[in-house]
Amino acid sequence: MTAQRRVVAEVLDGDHVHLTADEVHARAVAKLPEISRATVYNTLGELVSLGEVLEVATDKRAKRYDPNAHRPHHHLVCAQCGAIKDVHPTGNPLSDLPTSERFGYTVSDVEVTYRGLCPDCTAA
Amino acid sequence: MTAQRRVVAEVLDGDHVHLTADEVHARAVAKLPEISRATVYNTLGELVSLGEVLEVATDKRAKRYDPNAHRPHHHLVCAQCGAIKDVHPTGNPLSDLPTSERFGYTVSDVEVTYRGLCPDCTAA
DNA sequence: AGCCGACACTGGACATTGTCCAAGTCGCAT
DNA sequence: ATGCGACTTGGACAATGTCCAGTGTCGGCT
Ligand SMILES: [Mn+2]
Ligand SMILES: [Mn+2]
Ligand SMILES: [Zn+2]
Ligand SMILES: [Zn+2]
Repeated sequence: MTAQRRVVAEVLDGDHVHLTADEVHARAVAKLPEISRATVYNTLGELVSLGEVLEVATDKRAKRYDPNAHRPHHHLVCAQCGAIKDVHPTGNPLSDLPTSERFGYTVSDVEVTYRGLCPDCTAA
Repeated sequence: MTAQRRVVAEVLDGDHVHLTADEVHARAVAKLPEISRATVYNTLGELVSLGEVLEVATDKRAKRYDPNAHRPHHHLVCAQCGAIKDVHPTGNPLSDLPTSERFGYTVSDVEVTYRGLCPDCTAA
């Protein structure tokens, strides 16, 4: 556990946290000015390999890093400002995919992304 | 309708087609050798604006372009080789998201991505 | 304490994907 | 044929991510 890794872990602490690598780097630099981009990428990659952090692709730009890896969940994304919330829908979408729609695949996982407008963007 | 746009439209014809912009460009060049990347991007952008083609983000690399824009559907992706199928699950995942899990958002859309192994990758 | 080796970190080069722009080209109406 | 406007082109640039060689750090050994 180096100072750099500790800072990355600190930046990723909290609920509904879904930062891009560059956002992690910017916040890490605020705490440890000379931390490099490469170290942030390396540390994020290690955390993902360890299963401590998830990569999520809620937008078509950068990957986002999600420290909420221990409880399965899905995402609710504001189409306007990008704000992301963790959500826990009821039911199991896997059971909604009939065998005839599986094309012989062995289906093991499902990601659900809800899109809409957050309260701020709805008001504006 | 120019020769360039016709070629892009031809490349995007078919079922279960989900090509990246570079793949579209490569196939377009095979039919019209001097078509430029910029024109492919421009044409794809116009088709998306017209609602004729969808952008899908099934992987965390490039956007993919999907000519199946007229019937709502979701995607089944092979985690190994990336093969993508269009699927039509039963039920409506929107109804699985209770008000208490909406954080005040106005939810209007949901994307579902199933992941697993295709028949070829299951065998291998 | 001083040395050594393993590992981590750094800065920068490079790759991929996508956007933007100035200039050239093309097709169509006149 | 001419002129105009739209389209296309090639390249510069931006954003994201990967890779590598060199440097730094730290614990363990003598
Ligand atoms: Mn999350
Ligand atoms: Mn599709
Ligand atoms: Zn918003
Ligand atoms: Zn496969």
